[in-house]
Amino acid sequence: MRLSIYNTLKRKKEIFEPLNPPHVGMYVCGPTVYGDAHLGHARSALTFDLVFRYLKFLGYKVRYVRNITDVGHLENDADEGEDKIAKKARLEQLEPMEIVKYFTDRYHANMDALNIQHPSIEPTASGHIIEQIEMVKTIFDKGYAYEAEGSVYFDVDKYSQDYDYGKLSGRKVEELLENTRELAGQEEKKNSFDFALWKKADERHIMQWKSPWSKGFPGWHMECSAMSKKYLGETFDIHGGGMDLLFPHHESEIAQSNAAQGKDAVRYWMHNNMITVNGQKMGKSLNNFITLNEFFSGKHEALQQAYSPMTIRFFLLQAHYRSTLDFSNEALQAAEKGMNKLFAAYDLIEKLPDTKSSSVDIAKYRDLCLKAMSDDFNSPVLIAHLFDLVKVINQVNDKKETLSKDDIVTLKQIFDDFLITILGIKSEKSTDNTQVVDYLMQTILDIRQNAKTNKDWATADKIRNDLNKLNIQVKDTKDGASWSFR
RNA sequence: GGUACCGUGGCCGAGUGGCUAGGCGGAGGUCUGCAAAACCUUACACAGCGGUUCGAAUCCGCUCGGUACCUCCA
Repeated sequence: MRLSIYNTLKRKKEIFEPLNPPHVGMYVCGPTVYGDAHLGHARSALTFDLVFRYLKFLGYKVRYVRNITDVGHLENDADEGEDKIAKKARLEQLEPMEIVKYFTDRYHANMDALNIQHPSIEPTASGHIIEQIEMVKTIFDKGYAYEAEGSVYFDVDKYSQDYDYGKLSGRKVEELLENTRELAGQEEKKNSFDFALWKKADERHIMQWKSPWSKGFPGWHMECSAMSKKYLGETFDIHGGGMDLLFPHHESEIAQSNAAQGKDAVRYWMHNNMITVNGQKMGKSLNNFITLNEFFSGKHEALQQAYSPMTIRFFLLQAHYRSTLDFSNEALQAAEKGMNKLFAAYDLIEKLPDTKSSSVDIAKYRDLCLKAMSDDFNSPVLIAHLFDLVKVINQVNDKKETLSKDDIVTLKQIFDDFLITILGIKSEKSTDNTQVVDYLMQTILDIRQNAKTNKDWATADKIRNDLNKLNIQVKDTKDGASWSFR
């Protein structure tokens, strides 16, 4: 089965064919570390975690690069702008690198909680100033940039005579000229849509480096171009990021690469859609975002309860990465319940009774799951197939359907591959002291059974209710009681 | 204003020409001391109006409504 990927550049799905199989190079725009990660950051990281996991599952050797932006971009494009990290550092009276370290650590902790695998390389912008300066020089030497007052700007007008500026976002240079708003401090630029490759810093700007043009800092599109080239080469397979980065960030990256090397760097552009709150984008500028730590603790006025990392992960995976996803407590609670149901069935697989023959075609589900994932990483359809299997598992358990020993093994393998390995959903139950807990529970349930035999309902119900408070669910069946963590 | 996109049942959310998506919630039933879980049955849908077609949620046009990007933002 061939993998197809929606390529933003072509606005359609394309069969994925890596440049140098079995190797795949993937670059994803990571966070600017000046605040806690919110649900939107999780979606981006998770989208490409899914891509990373599935490509590896298909046998590719993936080099996944996700950057940490620690230089800070200007709050606006005007000369007097201050970068966000520097501003935070000033307000907190800390070194910029203390801010960077603090939020990088917190970002990593959040991503680990969400069971997001680490990228192969996680380069920082501040660690690649030399590479960025080199690339600016190259662009300058090729005539696609100009210097003004110590800053270097990309000459979009010149570039668009030789290349197609706007091919990713569908914009046209003439229209940009008419529509771009006038901002203060842009007198240095030839045109309002030109963007900075290097920016001269004033004295109070804390983060600055020497360059041929001035003491300053790189423009905000440079790091991705320079670092992807360093680690993935001039041309690589996949570049990902949030849809809000499409323009101008990714459009400018394309321009920089073409200007520097005369050819495109990226073969497949992938963009995840936004999380919305009441239909509106969740974002820093709108100040309507909920951080991941707030979700995990439930401490936010918009949250009715705490939501575990796996609930968040499952919730996000229930929507396709290219659709907007609306946040609500109701939707999150539905996801939580659905996931628990999925896990209850998963735990049941190994206890299923086997028979000589099967009444259900299990093998076809494996193909259906592969088909879903190979169709532009369609995790919601994959999850729907897994829920169909949940029904099968429960029916076999109720002896309404039958499965052979081999098919039970296949079934287990499907869940291990697709739920655990590819979707990356893992059980959040504590697995400590399992044997002891099993023994204790058996004892307690025996006592309860005695009470039930004696029609001592008060004791039987007290045991059940008290266990409920510990999130232990008691299930009475014909063959006696069983239990599970909720 | 320009560019891109979206409008699916109570909620979330798949589906790009014909076959039940799925989850949560609702209703009825089986099981049960009761409950839960599970199982069975079931109701509720494709923004509106035209067009193409044997056939459209799916293609085309118009209308209405919404979102994102165009200043940093996943």
